[in-house]
Amino acid sequence: MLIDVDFRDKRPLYEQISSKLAELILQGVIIPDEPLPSVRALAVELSINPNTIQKAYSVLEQQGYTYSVSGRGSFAANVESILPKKREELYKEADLLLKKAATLGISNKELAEYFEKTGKEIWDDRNS
Amino acid sequence: MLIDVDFRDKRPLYEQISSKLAELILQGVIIPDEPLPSVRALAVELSINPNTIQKAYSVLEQQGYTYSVSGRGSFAANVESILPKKREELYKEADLLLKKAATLGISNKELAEYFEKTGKEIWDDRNS
Amino acid sequence: MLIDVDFRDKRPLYEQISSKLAELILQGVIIPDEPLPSVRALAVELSINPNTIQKAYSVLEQQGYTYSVSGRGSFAANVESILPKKREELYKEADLLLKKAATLGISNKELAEYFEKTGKEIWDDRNS
Amino acid sequence: MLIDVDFRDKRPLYEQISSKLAELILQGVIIPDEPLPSVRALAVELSINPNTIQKAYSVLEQQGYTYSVSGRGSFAANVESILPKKREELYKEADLLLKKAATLGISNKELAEYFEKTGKEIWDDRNS
DNA sequence: GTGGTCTAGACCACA
DNA sequence: GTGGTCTAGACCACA
Repeated sequence: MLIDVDFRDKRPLYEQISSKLAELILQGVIIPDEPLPSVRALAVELSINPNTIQKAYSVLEQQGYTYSVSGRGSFAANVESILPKKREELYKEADLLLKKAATLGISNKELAEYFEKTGKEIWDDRNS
Repeated sequence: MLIDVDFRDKRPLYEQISSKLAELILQGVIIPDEPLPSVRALAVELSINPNTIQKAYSVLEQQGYTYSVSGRGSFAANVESILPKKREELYKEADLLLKKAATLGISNKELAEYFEKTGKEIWDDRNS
Repeated sequence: MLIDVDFRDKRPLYEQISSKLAELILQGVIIPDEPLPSVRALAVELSINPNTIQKAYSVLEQQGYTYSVSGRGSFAANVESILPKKREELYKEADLLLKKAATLGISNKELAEYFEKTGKEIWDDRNS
Repeated sequence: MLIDVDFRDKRPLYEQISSKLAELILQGVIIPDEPLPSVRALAVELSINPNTIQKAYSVLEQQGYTYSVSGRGSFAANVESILPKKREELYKEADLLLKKAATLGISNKELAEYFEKTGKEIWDDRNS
């Protein structure tokens, strides 16, 4: 499957799972209204307790990535509605990074140049 | 003093304190070999358990921001020695940000432009 | 038909169906002694498990909105007989709303004014 | 204490608890920055599993009624920030009530009058 | 002591 | 079968 967890990762298991699924939904790997694996199925596959999967799923739903239908399962939501918010959050992260860079004596221009250069392969890779 | 903690902040108190002090040392507000406030003094000032301050200080020392002299307290280290490592870490963070941006459909170019524009004030502000 | 279900709705499907049908009967869209669609027909139309429709119908009957003739199906009941009870229930709901409003610092007078104003269009709309 | 649960209530235990605490915070019975009982303490008091209390508390935090400090406990938030949202929600409920009333042949005017009359005692009682 | 995470296992309503 | 709720019990970081 498309998900795996890393027990050495300091992030809690449920967050590893929810953020990975969120990414798959954003990328369109899981399309709107497509069902996610059932709580039990994913629990078996990852050898993780169903309660932990349940928590991951409830986080996803609360963040707008999915909607759940009791007795039927969880489904990917239309991400269009949450994209603006997520982008806003990203720019806030970018602001923090800039501040941190300034503290280390790295100017915004240096960072911008780094982004144009290094970032290119990442973007090309993902959007090819 | 120049430090304050936010109980609503999700980061643990010791980390809020250590990162704030690290910043002050990087900025030169606390200069090399300048003594940091004693554990007890800072504990009283912030109304925080001394153990928490102690932990913040040991993190700082372990990261190379300070050195301690037994019986005399903690002192700011010469940051020149750790700057390269910190800068490297920052660029790794930048890489992660780029990947995340790509997922949201934001190209490296857009981000670079944002950095040139918005970042300017932050840099000017901090280095004026 | 006049019924549709929303899988994103947190209410169970059977309840969405029964409450919608109850509304149609109250409004007189479905008149007394008029047959409701057969369980099977509605199940096919809505692409829903017949058991779910069955449950919705049994709820309706139990609440007095319909009566069933074995082998012939369900029929709309005369709503006159249940109107007083339903009205009573509504006023109880209104009491709860008032209490909740008070907690939020909204006085009964404010709410009454809101009802006179905003409620007008809804009423006119429905009873024109 | 100020909280109790009803096992015959169809609402889940965690919701009974969270909504009751939310009400106490809105009413100012629990003032901003006042600590809520610890998860364990409330669990013992209500003879309910700590996990269930934990869930109630996390719901409260997610809705903005409280903030939690790991290792210290949960505290009432300043409700000013959520009041507008809650009021908005109440007016939406009022709209639904109006629609339902219209279906039952009760006009907005009747409801408004009922509110002015019956609501008076409730309001006076709560705000005296 | 306090919240947060996780496992194991059970029961329920809904479909 | 599927999600949702709840109990019991354990371990961890933080304060």
